[in-house]
Amino acid sequence: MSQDRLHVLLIPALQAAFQQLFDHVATPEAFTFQATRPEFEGDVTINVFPFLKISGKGPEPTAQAIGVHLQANVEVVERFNVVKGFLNLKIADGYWIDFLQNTGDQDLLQLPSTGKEVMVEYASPNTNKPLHLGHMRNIFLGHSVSRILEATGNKVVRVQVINDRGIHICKSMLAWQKYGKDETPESNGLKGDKLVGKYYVEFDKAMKQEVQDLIASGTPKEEAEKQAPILLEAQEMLRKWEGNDPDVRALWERMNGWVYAGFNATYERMGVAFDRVYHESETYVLGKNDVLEGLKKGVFYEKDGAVWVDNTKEGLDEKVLLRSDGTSVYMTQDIGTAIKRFEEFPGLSRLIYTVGNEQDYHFKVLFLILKKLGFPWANELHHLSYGMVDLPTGKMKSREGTVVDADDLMEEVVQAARTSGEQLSKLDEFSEEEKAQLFEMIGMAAVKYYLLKVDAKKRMLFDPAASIDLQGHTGPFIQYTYARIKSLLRRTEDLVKNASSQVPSTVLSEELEVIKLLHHFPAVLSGSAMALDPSSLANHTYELVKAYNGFYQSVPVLKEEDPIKRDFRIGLSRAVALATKKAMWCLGIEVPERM
RNA sequence: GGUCCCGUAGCUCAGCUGGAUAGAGCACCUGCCUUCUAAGCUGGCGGUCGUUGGUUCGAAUCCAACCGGGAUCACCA
Repeated sequence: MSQDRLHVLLIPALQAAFQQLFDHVATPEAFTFQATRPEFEGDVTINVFPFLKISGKGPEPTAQAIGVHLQANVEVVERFNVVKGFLNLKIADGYWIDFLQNTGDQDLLQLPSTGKEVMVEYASPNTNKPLHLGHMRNIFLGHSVSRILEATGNKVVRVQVINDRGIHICKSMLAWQKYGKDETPESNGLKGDKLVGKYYVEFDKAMKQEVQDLIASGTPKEEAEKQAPILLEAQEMLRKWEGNDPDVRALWERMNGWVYAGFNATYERMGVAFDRVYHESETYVLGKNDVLEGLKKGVFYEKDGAVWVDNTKEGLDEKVLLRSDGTSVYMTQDIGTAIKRFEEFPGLSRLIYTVGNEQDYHFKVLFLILKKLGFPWANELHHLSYGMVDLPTGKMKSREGTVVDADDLMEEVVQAARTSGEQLSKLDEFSEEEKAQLFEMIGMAAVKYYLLKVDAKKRMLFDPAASIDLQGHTGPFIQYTYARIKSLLRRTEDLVKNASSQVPSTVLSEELEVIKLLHHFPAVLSGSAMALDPSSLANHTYELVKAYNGFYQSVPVLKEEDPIKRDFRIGLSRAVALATKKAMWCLGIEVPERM
């Protein structure tokens, strides 16, 4: 169902035209519309080339015939012209004026409820290292998609899975035991996740040293990498953890507690939250029974004591689901966790996993397995797959220390916003606290918008200089436009009371351009939701405020003497502010009242 | 090697359910603050849409091959 009200108006008329002119029954999908190119007169263009077989005429006569019919039968079609096979329709100014008038102060970007409940998983960090730039793309994406789904009428459950178990956390624990000297976040003021991450690095260093020593004493490299004493010790610790050793468990809880405190601080600054947090220490036991059940049903098979699934018919491979010793693999717990989620949330109709595209194959296999197990919801699973974030220096590699830390980056962008803001010296009446709030908003808008404006599916380059830019196609640019409108609206409070109930009879081209972008916004939002793609929404928001800036520059609002025109422009400005604020909300970005 | 993704202006990206002369931002050059916030607005420069074929009235968009880049294919997570 199209969200574009003009298309909704035109399609039945076109169907009637085809019936009458060509004796042909056309489906609504047969018609596509495009915006008329600026060099021709008109607002909407229909390309008639696809209809030549139906009409049995050449392009011009076909377009001409349809145009005549539409003009006669659709009130808002004022005029039309034909250029080659293109039928350009001029929509009456009254249509656009009515649209704006009727929209008034309602939320253009809140679509009717679907009655559906959707789960969105994002973030999903490991507890051995702090969040970095890659997580930021993941988190902002997942958060924005959640908001977009809410704006399109869904109930959303936000979840994350924290990978809190396994060899990686044992490495941090062991290194802390050995070298930590009881260092805690409280004792040294280091954020908990940073502290634990520090010992993960310590472990790595110690192990490298041991491996080198072993190689020096004649052990082959491969052997050395498996036999480093500290690694064996970490593996022993993992076994103790699995055996519920009280000391190991206590240390594990303590250190994970530090990490969670650290993560929560980071999430808070990011402005994101979760309704339900899963821990792998709980979910890693799931799935085993489901796999055995599938084995019984003949969906899976046994070979060499292990349980396998054969996906070769579907163009994929065979895959182990239970090892010959009966233990689980990663896939096993993902099967179990998905099942558990639909049990826990019986109203759930969709489940969206925000995970990097290096796991495309994993999710293909997972979804296929769940389909084979016969779960009715298996067709409503989506992998929201996103590309890696590269640095100008190349790929981010934790081993080479080229990872961009999330906390550091947020601090940098906020500082950059402060530097530029103070240079402009227009915030003199702001208190220190208000300034701090504003710079926080601007800095965060810069990074978030920078990461969200690019199509999530694609790998992207993170240019630190560009990410703190406040000009051009950026979040702060949009914020600035919003703040400027708000400033304008603040001066109209007394005017609003006795605002004219009359409307102008015509619109200026600058006004029209803005109105059309507003008009199209719900369709963009709905497309964004369908494709789980915030970038299209981000780009449209930019186009809207850019057009508004053009209008603002050349058309007086408060200085307009004709009260009818003035009030109309105030209404237009208010509508743009409203839509911008909501669109930015969908992106997880706040907008300031002044800046 | 099998499978999947990506190649558009100097740089970063839109456009991709086929449609008119391929668009933005940054950078560079240029003009606009006694008028509603110049974090803004004008104008200019800049393109064999990776290459070659094919389908079509029409291809950046669809198909194939090739070139270049990346990911993935463990009884790892």
